[in-house]
Amino acid sequence: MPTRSSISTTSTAPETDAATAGNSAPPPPDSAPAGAAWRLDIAVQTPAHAALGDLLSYAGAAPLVPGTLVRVPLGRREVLGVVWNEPTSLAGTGAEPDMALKPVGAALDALAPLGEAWRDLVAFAARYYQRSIGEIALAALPPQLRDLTTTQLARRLKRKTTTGPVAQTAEAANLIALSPEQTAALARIEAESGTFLLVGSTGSGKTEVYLRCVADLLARDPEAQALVMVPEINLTPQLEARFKARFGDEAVVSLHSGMTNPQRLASWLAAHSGAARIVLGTRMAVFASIPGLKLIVVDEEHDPSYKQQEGARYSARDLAVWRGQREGAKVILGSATPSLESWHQSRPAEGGDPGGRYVRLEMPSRIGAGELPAVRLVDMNLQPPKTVLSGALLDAIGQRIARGEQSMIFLNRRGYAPVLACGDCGWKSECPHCSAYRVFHKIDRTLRCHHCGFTERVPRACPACGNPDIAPVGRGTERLEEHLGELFAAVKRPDGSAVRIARIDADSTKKQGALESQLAAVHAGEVDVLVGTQMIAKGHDFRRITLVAAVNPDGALFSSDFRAPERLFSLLMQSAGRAGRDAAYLAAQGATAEMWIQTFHSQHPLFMALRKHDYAAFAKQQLDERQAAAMPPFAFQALLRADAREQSVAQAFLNIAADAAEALPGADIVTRYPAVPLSIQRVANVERAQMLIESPSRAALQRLLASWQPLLHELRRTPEGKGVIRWLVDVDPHSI
DNA sequence: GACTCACTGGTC
DNA sequence: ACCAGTGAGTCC
Repeated sequence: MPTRSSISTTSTAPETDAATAGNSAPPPPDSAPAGAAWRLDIAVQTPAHAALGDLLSYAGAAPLVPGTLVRVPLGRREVLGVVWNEPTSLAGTGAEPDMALKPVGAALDALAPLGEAWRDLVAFAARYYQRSIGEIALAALPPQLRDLTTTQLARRLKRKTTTGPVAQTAEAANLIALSPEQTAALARIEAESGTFLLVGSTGSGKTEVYLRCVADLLARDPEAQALVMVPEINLTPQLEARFKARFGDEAVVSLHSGMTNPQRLASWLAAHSGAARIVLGTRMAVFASIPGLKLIVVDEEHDPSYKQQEGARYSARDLAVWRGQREGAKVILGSATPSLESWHQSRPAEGGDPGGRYVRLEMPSRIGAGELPAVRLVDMNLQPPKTVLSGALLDAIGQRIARGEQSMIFLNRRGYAPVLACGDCGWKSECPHCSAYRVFHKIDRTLRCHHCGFTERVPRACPACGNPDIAPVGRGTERLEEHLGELFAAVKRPDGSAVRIARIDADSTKKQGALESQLAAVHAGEVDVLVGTQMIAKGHDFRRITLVAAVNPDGALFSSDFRAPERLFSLLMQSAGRAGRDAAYLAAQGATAEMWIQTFHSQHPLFMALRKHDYAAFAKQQLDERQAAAMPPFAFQALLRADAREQSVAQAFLNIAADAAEALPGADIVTRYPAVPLSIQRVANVERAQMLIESPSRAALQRLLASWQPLLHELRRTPEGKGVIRWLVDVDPHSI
């Protein structure tokens, strides 16, 4: 079928429209026109799932350069694709009658082709995470590129082409002196190449080190660009403000999924053209086209958000390290509590061990901030049963209120109560579609499933037995907020007014800009006690908070997920870092910052290490355990997951797949565990099962996964694979 | 993965 | 008659 191939005046597709055909009939559908002398291998958005090749072949009249964006017909649609390989000439060979190639459509040749380094990154990510090149490549491009014509694109490109030296801002002209630790870290980053792990406690001035590195780089090399990543969209505005103040508005662009399509396109084009010297963003930014890339910063590198949890399950931090190596760019991984992988990778040489590949740089001191808060452990075994907030903690919060200071209480569970239950018949608020309870949200009187979204009004009486007396079990942030309101109802602030309690979690911040305004209220001192989920633990710099409390963190201590303690430790350290950020304020108040933890296991080594703010001790203990049990980073893992209507079908698929893998290369040093249900077995009426695959050799694991893929496609077509809705591979999974 | 198509069952 | 929803099949 002749397609709309003439949107570009520089189209490389031959004119096939009947209007131009004159006496010649249009060519038969789906065949290469006579003028097409080149075979082009093109990446389009097809998943590895589809039993299609990675790249699709098209016919072209001209040998398009690899990296060129083109429109191509795919079925009855026209889609965007990327020319991937050097074109193959069809002229003269006379061969290739086996397949009639469709002609390529218009090339977006107003745009510089995507570079080889970018294509290498995409190809590596596709291979490593077992996806198709096209899926990764197209997901990395701004969505709007798909539906812009060449002329529209040319117009966009004309708009902004200002490149050159970055403006000298007022801030850049008046820098304060660095601390000795910052100076030393900076000097080593300047002097050496490779990947650096910058370990600095909250308030140690890591961001200033990033800023100086970027400044030095941009001053030294007029073409150079830097990529700076943060884990969450929430953190990009303040980072952007900081970088723009230092380098001017023109030099900085952001890339994250919260932006509108036109904004994303503009940022992407600025990065691709080199006009933007600094690209800030979330994990997706690791795939941005940045031709002059010389420096990558991954802030809070331990944060789980760097791991994409759907589609292509890549780790932006790991890809950043790979990309840095490939492009000869320095990589700075920054954290107060590094991932155990990065910490291990930065171990110094010792005895026969040559040490890790990263350079470890430590900045233990806090600048302009008080001492790290004193950690107080409350043994809940000594409290009356069902105590929510211990008397000592309440007293401590009360004292802060009396002094006009702020407290922050932290509970990782939103809603009013995680379960609603009937005392008579034992009914519980199960979700009819998931193997989970629906959470009671008192504010709008709903039961909401946090997994599938299923929401209903709270029933007036027990749906099973009619008993009107159904009660919430356990507590979430809403209930804690309410409870605090009651406890402090009689307490007055220094000026005699009532205590102000606020809550920040995913529910309170759903509306656009709600988080910003709520944070602003805390900053302005309009809140005395702040309740929230881990959302409030990250990044935000509250100057007047002098007490942070974790009410119920024990769950993670004995979780079946071996990474749970690591996550808890970093979360608590990060939360502790929220307290006492302003030394001058503390001194003026005569106050000390405190971190309170209520626990039934006050002797647990995790808390012992936390009390001393001793990340190294915690990491050593965890790494010893991991080594003894042959777990990451001493082994490499992948998950094979299958979804089906029936749990047995999903498990059977995995187990048959495991048997089939027996004969594959590498199978002898790759352990395949039996298929098990996921911890939340059923979501939205889909049963989910997974199989852990583990090996001491990353290469062997990779080899096995790669050769497994075609078997899995085949298996799905057999009777055993019939009921499988989908299957997927997660390489280096975060939670198992 | 994104799409189309054929088919289903519910509704005005 | 007209849909939303769903499952199967296709894509060079």
